[in-house]
Amino acid sequence: MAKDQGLRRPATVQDVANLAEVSKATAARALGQYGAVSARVMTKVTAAAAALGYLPNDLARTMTTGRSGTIGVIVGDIENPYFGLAVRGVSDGAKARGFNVVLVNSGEDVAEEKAALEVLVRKQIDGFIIAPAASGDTAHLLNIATIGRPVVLMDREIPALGFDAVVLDDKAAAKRATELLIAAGHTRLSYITAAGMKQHTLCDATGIGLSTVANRIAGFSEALADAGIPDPHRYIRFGVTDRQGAQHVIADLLNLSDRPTAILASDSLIALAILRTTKDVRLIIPRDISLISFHDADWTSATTPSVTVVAQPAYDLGREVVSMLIERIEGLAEPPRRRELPTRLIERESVSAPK
Amino acid sequence: MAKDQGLRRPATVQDVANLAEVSKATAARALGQYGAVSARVMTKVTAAAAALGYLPNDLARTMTTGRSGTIGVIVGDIENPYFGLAVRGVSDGAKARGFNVVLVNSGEDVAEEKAALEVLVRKQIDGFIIAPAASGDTAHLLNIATIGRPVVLMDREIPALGFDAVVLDDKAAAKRATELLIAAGHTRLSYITAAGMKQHTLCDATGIGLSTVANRIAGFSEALADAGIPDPHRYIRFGVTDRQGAQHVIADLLNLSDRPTAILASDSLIALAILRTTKDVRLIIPRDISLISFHDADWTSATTPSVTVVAQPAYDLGREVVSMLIERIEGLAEPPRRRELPTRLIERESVSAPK
DNA sequence: CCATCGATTGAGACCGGTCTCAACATTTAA
DNA sequence: TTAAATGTTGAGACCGGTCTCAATCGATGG
Repeated sequence: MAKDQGLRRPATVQDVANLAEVSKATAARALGQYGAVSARVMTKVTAAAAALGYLPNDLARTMTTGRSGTIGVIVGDIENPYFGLAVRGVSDGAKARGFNVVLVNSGEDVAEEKAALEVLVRKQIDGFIIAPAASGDTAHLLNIATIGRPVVLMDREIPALGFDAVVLDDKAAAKRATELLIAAGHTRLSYITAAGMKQHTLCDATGIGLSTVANRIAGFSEALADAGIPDPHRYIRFGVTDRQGAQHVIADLLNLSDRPTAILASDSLIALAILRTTKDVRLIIPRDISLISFHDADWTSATTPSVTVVAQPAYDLGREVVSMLIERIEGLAEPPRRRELPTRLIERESVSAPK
Repeated sequence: MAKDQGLRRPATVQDVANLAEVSKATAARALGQYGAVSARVMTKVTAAAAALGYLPNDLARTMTTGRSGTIGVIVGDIENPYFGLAVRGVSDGAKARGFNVVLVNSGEDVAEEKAALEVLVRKQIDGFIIAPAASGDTAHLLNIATIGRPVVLMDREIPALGFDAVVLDDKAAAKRATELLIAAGHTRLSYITAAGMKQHTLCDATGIGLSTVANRIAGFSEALADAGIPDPHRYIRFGVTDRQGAQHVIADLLNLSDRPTAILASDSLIALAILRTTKDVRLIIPRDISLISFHDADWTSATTPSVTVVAQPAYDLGREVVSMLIERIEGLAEPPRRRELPTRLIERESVSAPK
């Protein structure tokens, strides 16, 4: 056998066919396990393929079959552990059913989301899983549907679009957490969220860009209203996205003369910023301020104090989403489905009565 | 205009050509910005493309050009914040140069790594960025090279393969950190790492699967040797991968009658497990035990005590790796290059003198 | 012994782009 | 005014698979 370790053109079906002394069509049938092939030919072709180190070209296959076996996932921020976990759920579920995953970060930006979507469409992706950056500007999402590729929304829903969606029980979760704080005796409660809005404070509740945020604020407000606490929106803060901004907004909040005595954080990144800032201004949790965070990030149980959290089944969310998407890809034609997953409040050490 | 919002076959170059009343070849030239096209035709074709909502089929393009504009990244665990950040560096760098990224998790398993590699090859990826799961079983990595697609190793190197690699100064980092602990007065020092080996303790230093681990242990041991501390391998622990195992190994270590008084953790996940376990067994950091962790994870500065860390330029690592890979993709033919990025010790509150 | 049927096989079109090459148009130079 | 050069365009092959369809093979049955 000649030494041919050098760079050689990858083997094609034709090469295998030649070596096995059959036609290209027959070799393709044997390699692609479709059509009928005699046992003798099968072994010959298999041997030839092995000898040449043949690997099929998935692009060529997709070209004719129209199916890429790949699903696209667009998330705002994979570094957010919540989405990180959800994405792993998606990956695992996809892998189990023979699909691959392409992941794109949108940076919570609609323009980038649109660009990402376009890239994926051009790559002939079979279907999409999207945690949309905003529920306002959605023309690009509708376009996808027109092309005939299924979309399932993850974590955030936009009912008007008529897509399948898997979400969490955000309103109930927020209400439950808020009630826990109220039960501890708090009356000055704050909710801090990363998600959109130009300004940081709430003027009117309309035009909230994300279903999750809207729902949580609804639950938060409802709990306050039930307890007869006035002006529920007073300590709500928006758009706390980057680390800089977070420190700022939180510091401002904590410097108020009648500062809140309890904070509900919309994700673990915000909770972290709160931890850092309270440390800076020498406030102690939970003595000076109580904290509950959305998402049971791994560090929340290891800190002192450990933090009380709304545990979200992020991994299951991912599994569920991908399984719904694959059903659609395989032809399911039902009206849009909506699934809501329950969260669970885990009480730890970061909540106590106000001073 | 007729209502045709329904599912319609996506427009092709041929469709655009028909509408613009030019040949397919001309339309393709206009759309793909290659060859020469008159201004008049250009506008006609552009208009037709817009009218039809034409989006090119990247697979077809790759089919003939042989370039997919996509690079594949294979990492052991994206949920490890260190790799998460590195991957973001890769993504950003790739996007800036017009490349897309496909990310695959290997779960630090060689078989999965091999499978992932195969999938990517079949998708005609232009090049690979790999943090190899082991430096022993590497036949599959060599195969890739034979196919003629460039590979750059990230974080972990395997010189024998002759690939480009970007790594950190692990040995120096470990030595520096260890010296800090020794300077504080510690003589019973432990190093705990997630990476491979069946057993948890070290018999002989040969056969350590990962360059990072080997280098760090070398630095760690050298510092101990320089200080005249005997039996440097005594408190070294391996294979602390899952959360369960971590708690176990660490608890065992802390229950030793002559337990170590200082621990160097190989990543932030391990540091977290240490935090959790010390909390469980009611040891206080740094009073009872000092801690230094590799990777400046975001939470390490927010905890009480904040933790002293070896800050790794993970994002820059990703940027550097992707830029080297793209150079190769674009034809650079030089002998394998190796780049080493410096780390930085950030002193915080988790180190003090032993009791 | 020949017709019939199902199982295999090969030839060639096709997917949607790119690219080569020849034909034609328009200038420019002589 | 004509030859040469440059600019544009169209026809058709090609990438590496899949798939349709007709041809061939062997076996079965009358």
